[in-house]
Amino acid sequence: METSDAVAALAALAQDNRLDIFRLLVQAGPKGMAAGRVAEELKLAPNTLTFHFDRLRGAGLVTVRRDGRSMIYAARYETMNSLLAFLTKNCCQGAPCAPTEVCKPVRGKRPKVSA
Amino acid sequence: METSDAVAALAALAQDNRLDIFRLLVQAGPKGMAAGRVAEELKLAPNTLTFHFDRLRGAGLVTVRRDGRSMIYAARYETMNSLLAFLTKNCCQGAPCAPTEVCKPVRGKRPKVSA
DNA sequence: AAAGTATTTCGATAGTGATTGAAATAATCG
DNA sequence: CGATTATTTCAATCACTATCGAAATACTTT
Repeated sequence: METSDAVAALAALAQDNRLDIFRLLVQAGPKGMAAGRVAEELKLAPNTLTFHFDRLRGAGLVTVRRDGRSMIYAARYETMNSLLAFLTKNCCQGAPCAPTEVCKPVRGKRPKVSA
Repeated sequence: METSDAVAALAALAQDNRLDIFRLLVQAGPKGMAAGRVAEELKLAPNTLTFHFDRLRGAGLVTVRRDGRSMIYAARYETMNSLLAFLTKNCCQGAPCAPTEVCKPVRGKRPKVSA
């Protein structure tokens, strides 16, 4: 990941509503969520929501697909992980700095661990 | 970490110069770096740099201390790690999603592990 | 104390960003 | 097709952000 991509991703996440949206999608998992349901959940105007989805999508943080009349948005975990990796690159040159567990699959749930 | 803190941290990092500054400090380690040296390294006007340092400091991402005429800025790894943890909370409900190693101390360097 | 170095403060400006209301497009249903 | 539902597009507005130049503050050296 390049600096400009990282800035784009960070900027996309650096906004109350968008951070909420993204986290909602992250928790919704790969199946994603209809735009309307996100709007309902977060009480956002549909046009405002589109605006934010566009930004998230522009940063590569979400994907969309159409399902009937609904647009289904889903988080792109890959971009998320690239961002985290970028931020901590060359971190803490031997300094005391607690390691953190990132994006660890839920234990005991045994999902389809492809890839 | 709360949503508002996360947004603040993300916003602080969501800017080319600031991201560069922060990463420079992250790589500089706990000793930090004089403002002037950062300015030199990144070719930024001193007042512009102060503006960005203020934002990073406001988000809790850096600390300052004076040393003679110089101001020494240093990254706060703790905030960084809290942010990463926040972003990946409840991530990937059993979905395939690669775990990432974050902020891992350099192996074999055995630094002074004070506090 | 005066001169020099390091950084911050202040005021102005140009560019972005988020939100809103109204209208348009897309898909489904009767 | 006409009506309904789901979402997007467009235009306008207000707020905020980054950068710049000039001046101020803080500390050091002589």
